[in-house]
Amino acid sequence: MDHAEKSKSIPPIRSTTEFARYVGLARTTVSRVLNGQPGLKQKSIDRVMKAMEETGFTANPYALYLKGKKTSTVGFCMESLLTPTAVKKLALLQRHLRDQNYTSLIEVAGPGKSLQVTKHFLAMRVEAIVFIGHFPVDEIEARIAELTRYQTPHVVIDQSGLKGANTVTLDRAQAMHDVTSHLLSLGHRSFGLLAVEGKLRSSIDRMAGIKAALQEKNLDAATSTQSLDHLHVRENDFDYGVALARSFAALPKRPSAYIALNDEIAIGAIQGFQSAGLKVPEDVSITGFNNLDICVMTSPTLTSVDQQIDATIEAAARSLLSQIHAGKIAKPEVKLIKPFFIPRKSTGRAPGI
Amino acid sequence: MDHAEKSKSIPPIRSTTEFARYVGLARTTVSRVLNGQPGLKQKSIDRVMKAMEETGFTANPYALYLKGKKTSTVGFCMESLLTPTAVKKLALLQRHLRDQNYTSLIEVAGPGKSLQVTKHFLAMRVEAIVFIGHFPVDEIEARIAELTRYQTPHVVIDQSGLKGANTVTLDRAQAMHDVTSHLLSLGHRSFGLLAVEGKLRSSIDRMAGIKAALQEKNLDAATSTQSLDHLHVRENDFDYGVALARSFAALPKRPSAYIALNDEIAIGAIQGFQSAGLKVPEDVSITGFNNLDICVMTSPTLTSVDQQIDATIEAAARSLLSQIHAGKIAKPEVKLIKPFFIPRKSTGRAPGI
DNA sequence: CTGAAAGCGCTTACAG
DNA sequence: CTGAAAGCGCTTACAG
Repeated sequence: MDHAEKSKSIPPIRSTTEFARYVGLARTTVSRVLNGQPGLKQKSIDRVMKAMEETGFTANPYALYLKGKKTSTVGFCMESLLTPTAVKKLALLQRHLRDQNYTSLIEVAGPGKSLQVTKHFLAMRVEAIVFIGHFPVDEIEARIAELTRYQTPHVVIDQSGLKGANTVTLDRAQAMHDVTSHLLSLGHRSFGLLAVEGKLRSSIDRMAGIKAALQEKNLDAATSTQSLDHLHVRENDFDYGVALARSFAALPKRPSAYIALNDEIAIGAIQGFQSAGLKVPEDVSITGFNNLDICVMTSPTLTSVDQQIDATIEAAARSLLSQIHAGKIAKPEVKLIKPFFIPRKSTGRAPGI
Repeated sequence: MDHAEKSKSIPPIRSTTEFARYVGLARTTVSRVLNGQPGLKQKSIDRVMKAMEETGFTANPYALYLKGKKTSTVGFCMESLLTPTAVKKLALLQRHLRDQNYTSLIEVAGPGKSLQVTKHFLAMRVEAIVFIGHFPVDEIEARIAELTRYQTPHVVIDQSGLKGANTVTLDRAQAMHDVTSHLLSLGHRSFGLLAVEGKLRSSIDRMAGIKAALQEKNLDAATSTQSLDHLHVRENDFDYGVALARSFAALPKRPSAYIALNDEIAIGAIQGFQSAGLKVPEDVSITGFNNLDICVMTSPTLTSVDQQIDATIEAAARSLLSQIHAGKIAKPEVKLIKPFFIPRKSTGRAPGI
């Protein structure tokens, strides 16, 4: 191969047969070089390497998938790519798996679409499926049942309490316990709940944590907490937070501390209270959830809870790889991740203390 | 198949041969049903459909990739998954392609890693590669050259001015022209630039837009703009914005309007100025860039520029699909997207006007 | 509608 | 190190 030839257009090489002819070695020999097998002359290896550089040839991996080789592919079924924390989990787990030579297929499944997505993944012979986000319980439990039936490993990140599922979830009860204890230690005894209540498992877990912390101070949730969620429609979180705060501000007797479902609602609440003439944290304390970047961009900065995404992904990756290597579906495993509470300037001593 | 059998474990069916035996029809017939070919008895179709439901069997797509069938796979090479706008582009384009039955491979390539990623994609026989984000120019131009050599379609989103590349980019010059004209119309004649200047193509495009707008009012950029970027190290955008604003606030004679590279820096600047005792927009006006959700969460709300991501992705998808269908690499195409300027409360009349 | 056959690209024994 | 062969799962002519 002289230089003139190299710089010209590339011979379209589509198979090891053609490639072996180009290299001038037997197909078998070339295949062995490609797979790094021992007992080959250095000269042959060099010739193959040089030819690969010249032509860009790589063996077609799909041929091996017919012979039972694993696809080394993992499917990510995302509820949404618009949630920053979910995307961060995706990014970290994808990198983890890439380091282990897995290829990632990624798809977003809105409500009712998870069947289509998992079917596609199974058709692509993925070795495992990861779910990130919050899916309708019936729907995801049906997916889990199918995967278990087909002996396909899986892990669900974020959503707990699913029948038969391997899950990795933040310990939301612990998180809310930390938040509530912090507010209690600042002297607060009445609490406004901003979008915290609900029928979903995650809401129930959260309330359990709040109640447990209250109980330690002999407080009763029914009398010491209050929610005005029913007064407004939740269209986007920030505006919902603003609206809830204004409604609380208008009450003759209002709680001194507010626990929000997430940072966006909390930031909305800060603005809602401020626009009603109240000072944060002098008049009201507010807590967020997720420890987004924006927590330090508000004034005051926002007290929040970090999800410990690294630990979550670590656990998910470990679960996934061990399931894949086991080659057999084991008893479902539920892993809880400890949250990390971060006090900032949006929480302070209760007024009059 | 009676009910008792259905609820038991599934016969592990791995091929059309086994599946045809299970169905009780010829392999050829089953294959024709699977591919929706005409001239089949409804009864055969029903039997195959029923068996698919029972067993979950789908034909192994990889067998066809050997026979020259297109893989219908597209690779996404992401600079980062931590940039919200980049992720939104990914999400939208992935959905577009999914609707056309393409499978998406997604990988993040930090600096120096793009070769590894594209090699993997090419080994997986992708039909096209999408780049989203800002890569080192030399590096991405080398990737584009390789892809052109191998006749693999591509599109680069966000990064313009690349040799031989198909690109879809926001018209940053137009965007900055809009921003600057807005500020000029409010009476501002001196401008602070927050991280806008730089050697990258995108910075040069931005500056061109600012200069053009100034020229229309017979203003000279050298005398009417000022940058203090050199005084601080940019570690994270928000803190950088805070620091820059404080430095400007300390000047004896400071510009009345500030143009920030992005929303995070602008929000930092708002806080920096406010903490220095200045009012926004009464004392200083500030503009952001990207129109992130947080623009409406600040007080005052932030004047910004929307990237028109939908239009961008529309154009990228069209380019990609037309390249794939053409089956031949054509002359590189450069597409500019018109921005959408959104005035909010962070900009107001120049002081003393 | 059935059945037998070809062939995609690959690796791996097997025999030189 | 070479060469011929087998076989993975699939679809598509081809002949009934």
